[in-house]
This record gives sequence, C-alpha cells and structure tokens, in this order.
Amino acid sequence: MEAQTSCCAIYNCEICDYRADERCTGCRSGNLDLKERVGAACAVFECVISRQIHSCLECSEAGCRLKRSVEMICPLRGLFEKKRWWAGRMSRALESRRRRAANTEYDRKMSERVVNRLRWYLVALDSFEVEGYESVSSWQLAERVGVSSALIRKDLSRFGEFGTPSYGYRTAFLRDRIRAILRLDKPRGIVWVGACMLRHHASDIERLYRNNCRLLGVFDTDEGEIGQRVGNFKVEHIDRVAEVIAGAEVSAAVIAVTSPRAQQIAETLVNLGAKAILNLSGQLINLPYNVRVSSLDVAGELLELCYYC
Amino acid sequence: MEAQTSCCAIYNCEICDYRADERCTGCRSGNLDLKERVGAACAVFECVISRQIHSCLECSEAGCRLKRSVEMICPLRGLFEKKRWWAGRMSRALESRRRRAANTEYDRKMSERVVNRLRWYLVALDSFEVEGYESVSSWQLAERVGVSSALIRKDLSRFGEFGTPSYGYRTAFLRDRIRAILRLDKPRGIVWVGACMLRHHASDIERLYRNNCRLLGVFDTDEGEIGQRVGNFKVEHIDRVAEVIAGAEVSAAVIAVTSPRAQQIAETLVNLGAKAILNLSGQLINLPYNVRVSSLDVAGELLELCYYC
DNA sequence: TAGATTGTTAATCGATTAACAATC
DNA sequence: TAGATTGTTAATCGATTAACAATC
Repeated sequence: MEAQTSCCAIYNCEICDYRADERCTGCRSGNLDLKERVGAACAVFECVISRQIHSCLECSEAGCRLKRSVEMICPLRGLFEKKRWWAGRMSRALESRRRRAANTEYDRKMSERVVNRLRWYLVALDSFEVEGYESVSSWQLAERVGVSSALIRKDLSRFGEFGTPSYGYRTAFLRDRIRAILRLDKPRGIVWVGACMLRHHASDIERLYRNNCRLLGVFDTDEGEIGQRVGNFKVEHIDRVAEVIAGAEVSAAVIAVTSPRAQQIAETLVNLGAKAILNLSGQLINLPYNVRVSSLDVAGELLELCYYC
Repeated sequence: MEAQTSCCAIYNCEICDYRADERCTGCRSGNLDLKERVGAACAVFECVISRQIHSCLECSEAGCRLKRSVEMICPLRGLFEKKRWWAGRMSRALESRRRRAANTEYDRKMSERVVNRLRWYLVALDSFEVEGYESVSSWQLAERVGVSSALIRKDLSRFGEFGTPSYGYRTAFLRDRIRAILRLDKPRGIVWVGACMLRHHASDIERLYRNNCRLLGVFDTDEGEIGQRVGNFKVEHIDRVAEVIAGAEVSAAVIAVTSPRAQQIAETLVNLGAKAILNLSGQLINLPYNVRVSSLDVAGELLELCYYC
C-alpha cells in the first residue's frame, strides 16, 4: 500500500480560504470517515505532486470530476485499479453532496421537466396561431402536446394567471409570456463544433436566430472540413476556438463531431465559458455539475423506441 | 344551437361489436354525463354525416384524435369555435381514461425512465470495456452516466442479481444482460423518411445494424431526392412506401423531413404497422396512444439549454 | 478477517392528477 | 343565468435516496 502514499489529497479551498492540510485516508487507515471530514469544510482536491487544484465540492467552482482528479493524483494506474477501495469510499461519500450542490445551482422554482414542457407548449401555441386560433383552452393544448390539461394549468399557474375562466388562454399573449419565462428574449452565443452536421440543420439555425441565439463560429476536427464554408461561416479548427471567438460570450455549444474527441472538445468549450453543451456525438460526456449536458443520440433513441414495439 | 344537431356521435365499436346508437349530448341537453355513458362500453366515434369511424377509446384501435374527429363531424367551424362546450366537456371527460389505457399497453414492470437509463448504462459499459475494465462498480457506472449509484443498483436489481458483493459487475456479462432486457437481439425493421438527414447519420445506422435493426427503405417528399442513392438504398417517394415495403414488418420509423407534412407521413407509417416513430422534424406529431412518439429537436433542445445559462 | 460492494428496505421527495370553488 | 374553464388544493402516485444487512 506504500504506493498509495502519493495518493494524498489536501483539503483546501481557494474560494473559502480554508486549508485543512490533512492527509487522505488512502495513505493510512481505511477507517477514517471521510464523509465527516469533508462535511466539515469546503474541499478542493489539490494534487500533492503537481500542486494542481481540482474541483471544490462546496462551491462547485473549477470542477473536474472526482474520479479523474484521483487518477491524476495517482499515476500508478495499475496499482490503483487493482485496489480502488480508496476512490470507491471517497466517491460514495461525496456522491450525494455533489448532487445536492448541483441542484441548488439552478432556479429552485422551476424543475427541468417544467422547462421542457413549456418549450413544447410554445411549439403547440405557434401551430395554433398559424391555424388562426385566437384562444386555446388547456385541454386543446394538452391534446396537442400529449399531457393532461390539469398539468398545463398547473404549470402555467406557477408564473401568474394567464387565462380567463370559461374562455381559455389568448394564444398570442400566452406565447409571449412563455417566451419571457424561458428567457428567449435574451441574446445568446452558440459555438458549433462539427460542420457536416450543421449543414443539415439550416432550418434549426433559422429558428435559433428568431429566438436571439447567434452562432459565434463553426469548428471541426476533420482536416477536410477546415476552410470550407457553412452558411456565413468559414470552418475553423477546434484548436483555434479561443482565438476565433476572442472574448465573445459563449452561452452554449453543440458538439456534433464523429471523432472520439467529444469529451476533450467539451472540456475546451467549458473552459471558454460554455454553461451548457448539446451533445449530438452519441458519446458519453462528463462535465462538472454546474455545466448542463443534453445528449441527443438518434441511434440510441431509435433502439429505445424499438423496445416498445 | 340547431347547427349542432349535426354534431352527433354514435357510440359504436367495430372491434367489440357494441353499438349504443345514442345521440351525443351536443345535440340536446348539456347535462347528460358523458363520462358515464362512455364508461359503459367501448366507444367509437362515427360521424353521422360521413359515416367515417374514428378512434375507439377502449381498444385504442384505429384512432385519430378526438379533437380532429369533432372538427370533422362539425364542419361549421365558426359556430363550433364560438361555442365549443361540447367538445370541451367531452374531451375532459375522456382525457384520463385514454391516459390510463395508454399506460397499461406497455410492460408494467419497467417505466420509461428505466428503459432510458438502461440504454445509457449500455453506452457506459461499452466505453468501460474499450478501456479494458473487467469489472465496474455501481458508483463507477454512476459517475459516468451521471446518476446515483443507488439508482443503478436499484435499476439492475429489478431484473436479477448481476453483481458480486465487494467486486462489482462483470462488464461483459452486464452488457449482455442489459442487451437482453432491452430486447436488442430481436431483429427490427426501420423505415426512414427524409434522405438528406440520413446521409449525416451513417455512423448511427451502423450502430443500428450491430443491434439487429435493419433499414427497410428510404423515402422522401422532396422530388429532388427521389431516385438518388443513400448507402445501399434508392430514395423512393413516400407515396410508394406501402408498395416498396411490401409486407415486411415495420417496427419503427424515422421522420426527418423538413416539409410540413410530418403529421401526415406519420399517419401513413402507423397504418403500415409502425408502433414507434422517431420524429426529427421539429414539428409536433399526434398519434394514437398505442403508438410511441419520440421527438428530437435540435433547435428546441438548444433553446431549452440556453435557459440554464 | 477486514473491508468493499451488492441487493433491498423504508423513508423521502417530487411530480401528477382529480376535484372543485371562483370566475367569466 | 347557465355553462365552460380557469387557478388551486389535497390526494395520489411514482421515482429516488439513504441506509444497512447480506455477501464476497
């Protein structure tokens, strides 16, 4: 177990200015209750060898995943993997804390299910408007979206009284209110990685523009794509992303590459300030808990659907 | 209210052979409790004018949405919209029944959230296997998928005991078990509509093949695409789908067209036997409750993500 | 044997539904 | 006024978590 002497973590936080300076259990006895220790104060994992600081679990700052930081701290991979009780115990102890921290990050008022439904209400309202409906009732909306009318009324009533009894909701008014709730008026900057996929989403981009989402640049890893044009953009190499974006505020990024570098690209984009990643690569991406990842995977989704056949 | 005399529905079912032959409340008093009536027997909506039969709420057969059938029955749109209490009452009364019916369709043992997670466990297991892991513990899997380890153990324990205490799960074994649970060994036939999009999903198709999903044909509405080739397929017009498929069993279909005909195409495919539709069109699709629809919408998803920025 | 990790239980948490008074 | 539909409450339902005995 002497090799694990190097697997120490010093509890320390740049933000809270707390420094426990205690060795981790990995080096000594396995009986020490890590949960207690960590609970006592904000913890940043600092590698005693490289002095690199990793995620603070309390503030959710910096933040690279625990497992990875452990691997970085302990380069003796073979030994570590044969006996990974240290990482195991640690990870289990911290799991629920991190989860809690991640949840309080976002607006407590609105669950992600509500946000998702509001988005579909908007699509339905648009279609009702096109069909010339001045007003819609909750059951009409429910019918089209595929949820219950009670849920629609409940969802909407969180944010105010938008309807009129016995009449329903004025289509245009409700549409505007939902747009405001979803903050679709605020301008956003999007980085797109994967030029090929972008070409097939021209209509999507148009819809984004209508909702104040601007594309900041198009990037790729594939040398064949670099220099090509997509719409108004020249495709740049992903390695040049910081340079090309040059200070523009990145809200979200789309990763639509086929190369297996999705994880690495995602990390680059997070460092650039992206707070949300749309992952179309079909690969799993792991990011700090304060970054939101949404994965759309056509093949996976189809396989899932087949289950119901 | 005389105009609504034509808005009658005869309760009648082709499948159960029940025919109540009673007029709907719309024509007479509004006090009749439709819920009771409908509850008494299987109901199909038959238009007294066109004699067209609409969805049976009991068997979930045929099935076009209630609202649409009402509109068809009552062509006096102006009048109907000014005073739609009939449709409102009806719809509200039936809403929860249909919902219940839809839920009992599927395997009660496994919620859709579980199915979705299993799919991601599979992706994670694949990646662990590639990295050479012989075994994984629930927290390792949890870490990579982004759920809690308790949930993973709970999910897996529904189907048997796949792990070994103090050791974890054997990667290859667990992978095979999950594949079996998701029935990925069973061959499936897929219809793809929207040639352009398919070209950008070559790698997805490959993954489908590895999981026994076979493409039956590629179709489109765009005349420019008809006759072109995609992989091994010649693109055919969607109107020829029945002819081209010719009796092959359709499990699921992908609708990836940009034209606003998504709803209509979906109905065609359901008539061909599709039990699940993957909707990439960005449009809302409404289908009978025994058909599963999953919508992936890049622009919408991205707008939703921006909310969290 | 000591320590790790599973499978499972009970407790908690959150989301959805049914129902209805208030309102138009 | 009669009837429709909202907003909201309490009840229900289901999903997730924490915890721990059983097991390796």
